[in-house]
Amino acid sequence: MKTAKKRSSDKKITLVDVADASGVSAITVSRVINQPEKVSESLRIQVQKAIDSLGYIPNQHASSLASSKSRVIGVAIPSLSNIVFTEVLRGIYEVMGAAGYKVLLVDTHYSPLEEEKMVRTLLSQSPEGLIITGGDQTKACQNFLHKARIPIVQIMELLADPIDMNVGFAHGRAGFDVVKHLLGQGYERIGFIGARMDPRVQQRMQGYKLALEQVGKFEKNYIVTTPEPSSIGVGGELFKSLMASTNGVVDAVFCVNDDLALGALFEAQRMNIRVPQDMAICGFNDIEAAEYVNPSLTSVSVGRYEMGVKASEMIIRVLNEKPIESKKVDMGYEIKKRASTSRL
Amino acid sequence: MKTAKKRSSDKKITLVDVADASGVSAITVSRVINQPEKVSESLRIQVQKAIDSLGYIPNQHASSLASSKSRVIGVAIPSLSNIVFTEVLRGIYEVMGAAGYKVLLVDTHYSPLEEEKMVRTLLSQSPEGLIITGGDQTKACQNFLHKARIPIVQIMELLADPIDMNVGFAHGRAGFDVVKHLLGQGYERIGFIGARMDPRVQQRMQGYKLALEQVGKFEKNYIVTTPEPSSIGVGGELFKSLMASTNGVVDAVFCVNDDLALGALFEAQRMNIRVPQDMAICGFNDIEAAEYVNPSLTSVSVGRYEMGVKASEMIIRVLNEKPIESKKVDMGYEIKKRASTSRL
DNA sequence: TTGTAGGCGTTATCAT
DNA sequence: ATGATAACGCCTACAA
Repeated sequence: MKTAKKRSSDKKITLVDVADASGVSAITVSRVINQPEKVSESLRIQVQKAIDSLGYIPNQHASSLASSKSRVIGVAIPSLSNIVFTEVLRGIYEVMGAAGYKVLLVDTHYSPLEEEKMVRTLLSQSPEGLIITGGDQTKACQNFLHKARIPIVQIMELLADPIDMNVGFAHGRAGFDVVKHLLGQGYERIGFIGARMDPRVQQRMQGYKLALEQVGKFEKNYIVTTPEPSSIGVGGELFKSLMASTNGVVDAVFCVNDDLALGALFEAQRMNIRVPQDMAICGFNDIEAAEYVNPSLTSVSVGRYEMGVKASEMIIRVLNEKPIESKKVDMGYEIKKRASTSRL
Repeated sequence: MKTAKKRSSDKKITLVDVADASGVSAITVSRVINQPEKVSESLRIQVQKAIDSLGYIPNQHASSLASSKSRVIGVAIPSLSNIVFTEVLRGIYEVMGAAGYKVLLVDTHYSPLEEEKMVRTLLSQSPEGLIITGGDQTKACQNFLHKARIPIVQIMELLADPIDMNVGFAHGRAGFDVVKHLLGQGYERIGFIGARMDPRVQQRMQGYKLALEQVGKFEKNYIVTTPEPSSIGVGGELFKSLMASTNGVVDAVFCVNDDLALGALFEAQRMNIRVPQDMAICGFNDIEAAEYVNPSLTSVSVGRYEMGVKASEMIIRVLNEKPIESKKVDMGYEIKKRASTSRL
């Protein structure tokens, strides 16, 4: 007479419990869950009933350990508060979710050291693939990454020597093109406003500089930056200080993102500087507000969501051993020319 | 004579490999990693050296399985593209990261059924705690949640009957207060603009309705909503259609979030409707743009980041068996009265 | 179609 | 302070 029955609501239900309850072996239950087509319909229904009534939830750790398949994709981004990354994330979640992968997301706070730590964390979960931002990994981190032998996509920027795959666009060229556009509209003294100067923002600045140097119009003191994170408020502040330090001669500003640009625009309005007549303002990222604000804001549109989708699809293709067209993908960009920079 | 040595770069390095390499037993290596104080310094250094040189990364699945401690916190939010949730997330990541927890994040797309599926996914990872949005779980989902026997916090709104813990604020009262403020400023015909009417937005609308009914000024056709997600563009569209359907008699609009409000504001400007003289506009959430746009936008400020922090701290306290002040926490809100609604 | 045996990499338990 | 042994829950072989 067995007296010590487990109270149903107490212990965690396992595969074996389900097997016992439905009078089959554990492996059959496992099959019902993972390869239902390999189990006869009668048994399948019988087992499924037990699963439901017991409220069984598989233990993914045991499954991952036994099968060395985690169904986890690791993602490392530098910041959660930056809309740029959250939109990439949306793309990743959309594709990965549909493909049955969980996403383990970490925030590296723009620090390669933090990133190294976080990548270790990710790798300890045996992810089947990895999406990480940029190419500024520490040496140790690169080692781990290479050793991992899983598909890895570095996103956001184009890298000369990617660890594995790479999806991004040419930030330097985008900065260059923005300046060309401003020059084309007849603006002459073009300032630069930047915050939190990560590698991609630096590249935009280099492009800006190059374009101005080519026409002999580069002025070092037209550049105003801060290590602080970007925000509308900071954009306004930087705009004011640019105006102050240049005695207001600047007639255009390239802001490295739209938050800064909106800040500059709103501040210009308060200072009674007419945009675009007296001042052109160009942003970056083309967030929704750019199109609707008055005057509408010129900005550089980049497929953030699409970048997340693309990176995810590449990983999934590799995991399914399907060929990918190329290990490097340039997503391109487009300058949305709007009222804030059109003087012609 | 053993000839089949594993090539160092091929197989995954395990605890045993490290143990062999440093001439100790596996458990000692485990201790070096998890309870270094229990290992003599000499051994500790010796083992650590082996760990580093082999590039060993612990297998978290094996660890979780053996210890039934996953160091994972599950988080379910309805949308990744809504800034409201990403800021809550920031708070969660900040606290959980510092406490050594990984965050497994899922997106439920505002659907209880999807949420049920996602909660199963979360639970299969044996999370030590859970943070989920709102109280609209399916019956089955509630069952799982109760069975899980882990700390759970439902966030964003105040619930009458939370599953476990609850952090949020009173959306209905906030809507009510907004209307009171508008009435106090002398606005008489107050419209309502809403999109993606989730439970919290519904509550704001009920508050709006109640406040107007109390003064006999509720008009059903002053309400315009859409199931679409919120955006600036949609805000503009809804504003136009509100003006059209009411022949422009409305002299104030309460928008359920700031994106809609900005859209309404920009559209009003294009329609040459003066804000706040002819039209008051009030938003919700108090995103940064509200403060800087011209005219500045009245909005309801809520501590999103703080809500994420609070929920996380509560979970951690419970996990550490420390007492919490209360299972229910009202984060409150504040109406930021700005130019867009000040006629006095 | 179904089941048996063994192992995945780590940790808890109990010894020494 | 260190180690041996047996789980943890599931899956991959292989067998029937």
